[in-house]
Amino acid sequence: MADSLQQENIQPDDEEHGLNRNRILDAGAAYIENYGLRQLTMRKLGAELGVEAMALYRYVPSRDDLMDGIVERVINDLFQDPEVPGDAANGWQDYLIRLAHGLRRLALTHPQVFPLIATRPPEAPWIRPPLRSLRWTDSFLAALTSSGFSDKPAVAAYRGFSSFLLGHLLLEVASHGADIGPEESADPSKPRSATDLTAFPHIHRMQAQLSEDRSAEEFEESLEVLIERIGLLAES
Amino acid sequence: MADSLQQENIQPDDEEHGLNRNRILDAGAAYIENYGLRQLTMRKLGAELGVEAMALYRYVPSRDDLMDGIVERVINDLFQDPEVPGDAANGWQDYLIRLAHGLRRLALTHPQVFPLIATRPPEAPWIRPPLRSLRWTDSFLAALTSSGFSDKPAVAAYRGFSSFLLGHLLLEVASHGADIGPEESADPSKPRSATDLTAFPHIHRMQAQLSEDRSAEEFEESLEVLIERIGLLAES
DNA sequence: CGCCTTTAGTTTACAGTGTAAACCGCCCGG
DNA sequence: CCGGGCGGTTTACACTGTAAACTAAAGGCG
Repeated sequence: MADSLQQENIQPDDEEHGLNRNRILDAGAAYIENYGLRQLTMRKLGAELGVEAMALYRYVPSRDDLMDGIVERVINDLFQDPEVPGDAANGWQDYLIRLAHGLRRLALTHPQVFPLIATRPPEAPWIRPPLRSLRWTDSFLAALTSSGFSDKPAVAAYRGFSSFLLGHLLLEVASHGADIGPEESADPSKPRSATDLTAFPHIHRMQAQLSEDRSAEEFEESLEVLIERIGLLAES
Repeated sequence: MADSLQQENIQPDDEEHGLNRNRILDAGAAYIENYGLRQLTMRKLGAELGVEAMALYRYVPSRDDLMDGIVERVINDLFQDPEVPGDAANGWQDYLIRLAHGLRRLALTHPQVFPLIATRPPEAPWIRPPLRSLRWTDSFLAALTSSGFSDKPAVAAYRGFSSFLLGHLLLEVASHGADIGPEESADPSKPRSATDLTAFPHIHRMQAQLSEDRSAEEFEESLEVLIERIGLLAES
């Protein structure tokens, strides 16, 4: 019974009110972002879409595939990002920088989904999170080789690049209050208990610096260093 | 006689046939390593220990705490590692190198547990996986400052170090067949389906290089570069 | 010794999970 | 008109985490 009062849809992606794989995937991503990964349940997601849990199974073979679909879909958003070029027309440095920033943007937009991107088992051993799709991997390698890299250094660059991104972004996202954990977001009953740091004098002393968020600058600097290092790889 | 002797053992670590928090934690880590994270269930773990599921709750408040306990316990194995020094007596470079190798050893010994180490929500925002304990963080900062680093560069080094380790080790462990996924380990019914790579010519061409496992060398090289970079940070 | 409290583990119970299988109403092409 | 399939629901089941009640053995202490 569809009463005229429609609950506000967070992401009116596709127009039809019927179900649809992409609608499910998007709703799943949104749900994770709002309530955390642990809360994502077939029944709850169904309810979110105004449908019974089993209805989802017509479009998604299992919960695990649902999650894989979600990460795939989120990753493919990168192709929509106008700041991320499809090839290295402006040089490989430009390509890498823009790709890295695109991924960082993506991670910060989906802080709860990102750990999923990072740790879901890859379908092939050579696609490395967070790049995570044959399409992107190929695009990356194409960009480098088209810029004069030969195969071996291109692969080396691919490895260094993904490793750097994974480490940095996972940590940035985790520090940004991305409780992978279960529940509470707005429960002020936990005053964080201010753990007793007397046993850890260095942490205690540097607490200010440790709490400071320098992720953005660190990202830029490390990325710069990485690119420089990749540049050295070019001739070999 | 045997019953009259009292076990005033200060360290009742294990050995007794009775239950015990550390026994549970170790069994949990072993179980994850053997059957995968998804299979770790209170009942199954109980069965493994010859006990009913609910018995575990006397030593562990919940499944989530069980997992936190497991990662904590695994991480603390590092303190037992004779190759990893407790301080920077032989210089901070030596300390960092040995610590990094210790962590890599740990990751490779517990490939299934490591993703857990990497992604469990940290108890404080400044402890960064995979170092992951106040004790280790403080030890790290102590080592650096005792070697003449002042606070800011020490923290910067801490960040770069953890970020590098997390990225590299997570990827190395993932590529090493660490299916975070659910089930099968010895099911040969999946012939890997040899995905059609004609649409991805670069991947297809570089497949050999991509499949090559150069983790160890990359680890050494990147670590070296990182340390060099940290050295530059020292004066500031 | 008898009794009582504590400890260590079990039993029972329940709400919630993923998903297989059967079911049902509706639209549509013949 | 009719039958078939498409899209969704109902029912069912094995399994999960965990609260609560229970039981049996082990000290402690008069």
